[in-house]
Amino acid sequence: MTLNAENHFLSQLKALASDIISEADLERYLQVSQKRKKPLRVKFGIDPTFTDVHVGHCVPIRVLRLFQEAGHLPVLILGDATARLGDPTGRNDQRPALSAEEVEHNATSYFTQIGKVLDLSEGACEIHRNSEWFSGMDFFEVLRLLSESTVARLLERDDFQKRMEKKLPVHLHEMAYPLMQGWDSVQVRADVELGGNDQLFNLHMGRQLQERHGQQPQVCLTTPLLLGTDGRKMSKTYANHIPLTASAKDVFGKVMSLEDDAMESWFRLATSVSSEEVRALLEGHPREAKGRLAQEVCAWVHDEPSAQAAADNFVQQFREKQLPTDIATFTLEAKDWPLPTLLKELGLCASTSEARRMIEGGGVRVSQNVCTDVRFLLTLEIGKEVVLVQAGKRKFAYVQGT
RNA sequence: GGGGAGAUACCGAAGUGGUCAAACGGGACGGAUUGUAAAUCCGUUGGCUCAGCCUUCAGAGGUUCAAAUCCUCUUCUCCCCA
Repeated sequence: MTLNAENHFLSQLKALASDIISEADLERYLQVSQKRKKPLRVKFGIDPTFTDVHVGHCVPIRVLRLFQEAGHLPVLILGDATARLGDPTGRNDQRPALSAEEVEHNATSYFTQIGKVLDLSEGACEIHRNSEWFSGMDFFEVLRLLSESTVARLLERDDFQKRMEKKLPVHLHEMAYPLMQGWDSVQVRADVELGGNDQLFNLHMGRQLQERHGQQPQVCLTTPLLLGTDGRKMSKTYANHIPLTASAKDVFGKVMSLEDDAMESWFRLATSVSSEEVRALLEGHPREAKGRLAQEVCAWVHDEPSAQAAADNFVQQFREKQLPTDIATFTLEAKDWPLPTLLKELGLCASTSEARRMIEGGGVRVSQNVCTDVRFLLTLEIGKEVVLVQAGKRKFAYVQGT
């Protein structure tokens, strides 16, 4: 890498980072790596506790890709050992411990999703499960690991402190969590570890453990958390996340529902649009700016053509109030259907009660006409034309009798 | 081991015998409006064969005409003392 390219790489990293511990180390490691023609080992860990990887997780993954493109080696840690403990992070409900099968299932789904953003092929990256080293540990080895830190040190963790203040439970095994994560770093001899900025404490632990075990301490690089559709941090528990599995249309729509104020950080963290261009966009019409943002994110999660299609579709459906082009057709028994039952049957509403409320609120249309009669009967006959049923602005279905 | 406090709907949080399917806030959904599934305003927010009925306030019993509310036991959490 030339000096210029290296500077460019560094500034790209810095643009995405919220903390780099420490920049000096990072620069030094990069130089050494180049001199010895030895790629840096860049660690990123995820626990397969649920199936959806969302756009928020992807900020560190984007950084990881930057490293990969610069010739370094991503080292992915799948926290299958940690996941099976059932870590009740930050909440007082006990997440049920996952079975080996569930972990396996989630892991597969994770890699398919991450594969969209990162090159996971042989040689391009390294993948480990932390059960590789944790499942063989006996109790005394566990104790030895626990002895590597102190209660006071662990209690410094922001998340623990907040929960203590709020008088929420902090379980003992959670205290072991940072140590386990740190131990991963020792095992894979990480040069750099990435994570969201809520991970800083855990990343520090890796540094500490590595030094205690005679390794050079990893650089900790954290990224800001992407905000969800409601302005809080993106998290599945807030249901404000954009899953990577969401359809192009959905990704587009969800980005469009971000608050205007969130656009700047989204552009920076989730797209590669240059800062000059972002500035220009933000000075222009917010709708256009957000449309561009949505298209960028969409193209990144899916691809260019589907992003374009989603954009066109959005304009047609919401600005020009046209019908979407991909309305599914359902075939139901030919008879008189009470409207609420029909809406539930078509999956447009979760329950007949919800359907009733929506009907009363004027959110339901049959053949383009608003229907506020809860007792409306829709007659389906064999061979008759399909009927368009709409619930809210986003849910449509065609029905016909059989 | 001793003492005290607590567990409420998606989340947070009121409610301490009937007027409670349960205030309020957030989220979500719907409507109006628009610049977009932004913002703002209004409405809805357990289920059903829906003017009625059924199941909910950690779990199991009990008292009562009537319990989220009172009693007993169980489970879990927090705080103080040891």
